Amino acid sequence: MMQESAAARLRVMYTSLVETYGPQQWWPAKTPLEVVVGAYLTQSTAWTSVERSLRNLEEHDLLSIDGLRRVSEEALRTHIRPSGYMIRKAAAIKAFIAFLDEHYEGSLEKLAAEPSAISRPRLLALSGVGPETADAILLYALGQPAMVVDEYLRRVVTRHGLVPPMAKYDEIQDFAESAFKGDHSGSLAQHYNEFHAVIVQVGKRHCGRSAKCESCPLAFDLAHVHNQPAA
DNA sequence: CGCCAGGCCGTGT
DNA sequence: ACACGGCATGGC
Repeated sequence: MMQESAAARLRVMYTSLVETYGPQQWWPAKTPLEVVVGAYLTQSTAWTSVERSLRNLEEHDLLSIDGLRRVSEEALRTHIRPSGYMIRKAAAIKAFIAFLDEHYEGSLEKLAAEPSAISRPRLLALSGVGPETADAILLYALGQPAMVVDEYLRRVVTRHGLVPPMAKYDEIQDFAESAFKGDHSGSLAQHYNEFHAVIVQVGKRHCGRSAKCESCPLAFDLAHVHNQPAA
């Protein structure tokens, strides 16, 4: 009996999740800049808390490049307070605006025009930007095909035995991207966009620290794990 | 009340 | 190259 490849199984899970949850139209933001700010704020933080921070900035007309340029770092802290880590996050957001001003004339479009092979390392060099934040910005704010690997995706692919238990970010990213190789239906960025969106949806409901796999729409795939012959 | 959230960084091994 | 604790606040 030919074993279905791990990449093919992930592709089936993706199709199944899209049928379950439908098009998500991610990222939940009105503008690319709002995506960037949200990407910083949601680091290890519940999205409901991020929404309050974004609301605060919006109410003070600060949710724009010029708004963030003009606000003091101290004031920025108080506005993003609900999202936690306010000292670090305020400094990081300020650093991003300075980065944009220094290298891209304060324009996200100019940043987006640069190949991700150049922009990704530059983003990673910024304080407060790790691989997930960089890829979220690349994909959801700049429209580039970067697979976002969050904690939920890590749990899904390790618990289903698709990657080694201790797989690192780049390894999971390469694997997840491989599930879309040779796919000519729509753009890669669109698939990555929808993929991460449905992974977060299923993750929020079924992939806590302690797995709650009952009623998870991906439970069908666990048979692959349980049916493995004893080593 | 205790656990946890759509990570990242500095430090010690 | 890793593992580990700290970072801050609010939801459930």
